[in-house]
Amino acid sequence: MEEIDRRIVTLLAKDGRMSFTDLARETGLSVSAVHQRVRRLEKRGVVRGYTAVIDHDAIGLPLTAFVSIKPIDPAAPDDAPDRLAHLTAIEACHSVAGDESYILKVRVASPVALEDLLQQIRAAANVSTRTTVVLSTPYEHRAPEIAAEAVGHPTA
Amino acid sequence: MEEIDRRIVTLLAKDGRMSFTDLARETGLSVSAVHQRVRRLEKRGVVRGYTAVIDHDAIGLPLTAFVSIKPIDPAAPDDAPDRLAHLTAIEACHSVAGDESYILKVRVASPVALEDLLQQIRAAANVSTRTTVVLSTPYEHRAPEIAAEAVGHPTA
DNA sequence: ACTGAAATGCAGTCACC
DNA sequence: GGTGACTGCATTTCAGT
Repeated sequence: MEEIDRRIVTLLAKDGRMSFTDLARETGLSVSAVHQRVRRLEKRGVVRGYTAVIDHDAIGLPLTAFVSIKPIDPAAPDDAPDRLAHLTAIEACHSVAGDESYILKVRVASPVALEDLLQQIRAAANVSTRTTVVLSTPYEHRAPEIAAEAVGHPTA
Repeated sequence: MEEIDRRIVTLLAKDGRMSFTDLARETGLSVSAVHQRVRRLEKRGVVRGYTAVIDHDAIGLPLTAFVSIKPIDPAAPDDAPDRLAHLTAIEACHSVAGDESYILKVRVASPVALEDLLQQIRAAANVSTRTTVVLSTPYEHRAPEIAAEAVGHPTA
């Protein structure tokens, strides 16, 4: 029965604006049943929201980079994510295992803007940085393949 | 005037299912004017699509990692993205500057699944891998701050 | 949990400015 | 590019099963 939730999530991952009518046709359920299920998936946090996929070239942020950071003072409390949250060029922040403590994904307008951003990151979080510039992106934001029996087990 | 397109893109990045009626109220335009602009942004490729943001814990893919790959034979033609595209655990593939050639973002169910995936990656693309496991994600998918005068200059 | 129907609101198109 | 009106379809709710 949770097979249907999987289908719904997969379909919404591919097209976040798909109508309930279309979801109903694809799943073989009535419109109101699909409606109910989508709302439940949203409430459970399985579907966390909806977003437009933006072309960063077109909005003036053609340069993507991964910035790995490491604290200058390893004894200091680690609140780097909070200290960096105000920098809107940072799209994502992942705490990672390994030599460095976080990997940031950043989007900027130009090499100079990247230089400036790196200075702000170092100053705001008291970290050293190691930057890997993205040259091109063959693919991104691909929809996940959802395992059977995976949906509907709340993790929160 | 392109200020309005910026607002529309920003609003849709935050809520990809926002109705044209709400977009019209937020921008001060009529519904049909907003409708026209959104369709134009989609056609220009500024808005590339819409997607649901999924909680990977809830769908049974709680383990995220970054996998950097390097060709075993640097002289061979580099078609790694094509050779890896069938692996649905790979969410993104970025060509990068630096010691390695690509950074992959992957989502799997467990450490064992990661081990298996790494073998598949090495076999499919004839590469060595270096893996950085994500421990937690303070934030991700943050909406970009769109620069003035950035929207409406087609890049294609 | 799903269905079907009823009411409200939205999407999409049009003629016009 | 913009508006306002119109049509049809989608969303949302609810009583019933």
